[in-house]
Amino acid sequence: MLVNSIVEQMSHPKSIAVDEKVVSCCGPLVGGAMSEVEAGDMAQIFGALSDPIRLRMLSLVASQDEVCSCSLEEPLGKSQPTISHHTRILAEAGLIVGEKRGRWMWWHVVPERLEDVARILSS
Amino acid sequence: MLVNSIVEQMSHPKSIAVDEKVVSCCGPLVGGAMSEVEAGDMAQIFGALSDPIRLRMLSLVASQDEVCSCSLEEPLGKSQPTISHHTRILAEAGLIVGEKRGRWMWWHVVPERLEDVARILSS
DNA sequence: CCGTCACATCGATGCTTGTCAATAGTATCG
DNA sequence: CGATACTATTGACAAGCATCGATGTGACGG
Repeated sequence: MLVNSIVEQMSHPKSIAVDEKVVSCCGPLVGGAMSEVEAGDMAQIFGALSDPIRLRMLSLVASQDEVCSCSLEEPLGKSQPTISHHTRILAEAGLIVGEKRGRWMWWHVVPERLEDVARILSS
Repeated sequence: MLVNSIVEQMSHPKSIAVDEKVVSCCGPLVGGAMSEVEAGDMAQIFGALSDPIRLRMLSLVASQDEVCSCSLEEPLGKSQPTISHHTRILAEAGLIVGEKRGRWMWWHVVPERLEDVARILSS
């Protein structure tokens, strides 16, 4: 390892062997270089998860399997437009889906979507 | 289901039974209401993953198990300060760690951290 | 048909963030 | 020691985002 360290200091590592692509088990993350469109799509999903309010919102919806928008304002302490804004972002990321029944909007999680994201991260 | 729908429209659902907490398998996400500090911590990690550049950066690092900072500028098409900025954010989220050897900074991923995040999402 | 209720949309505002040029810090080499 | 190379930090700027009041849009209910 000492020799290894010395060698690494000697040769300048500007290039990355992208085509090497070892037969690593799975997951687009470690499967070689990620395309820009893939990265953009994933970034949108992770962006939806990158807000504390939305995470608690998702947790609330997941804990009940169907939750009305009006039921979210009080526990999250946010105004109605803000709740609507966040549900929209989670829905656009495919993490929740909404169904309008009467005057109420009912939200429930999409477990398959969560599994997809989890599978991306687990190598 | 029709009756169910009607009933749901009759009773106004303002309150959520947070204490119900079914013995759902695992993961803080579905395990009842999430605390604000938990949500904040997770949001930081997901925030680190919410940028296309950082995702591709993480992919590059994961594909080699050790990558120099200087090797990231060219494939990502970003300036050196920007690369340094993004590596810092990934490192603060615990997703990568850096080791300085000589003049070069060597980064490698933290697989356990990725597994932790994956476990949060998989119910 | 009109008032009410739940939700969406719009506009404005303050804060965060991605980006890079310039600069500082530090290790290596001659 | 002086020059060079890699990285981190700072400062500045533009773009994006979270938030909420005000307003619009449907759906009930009397």
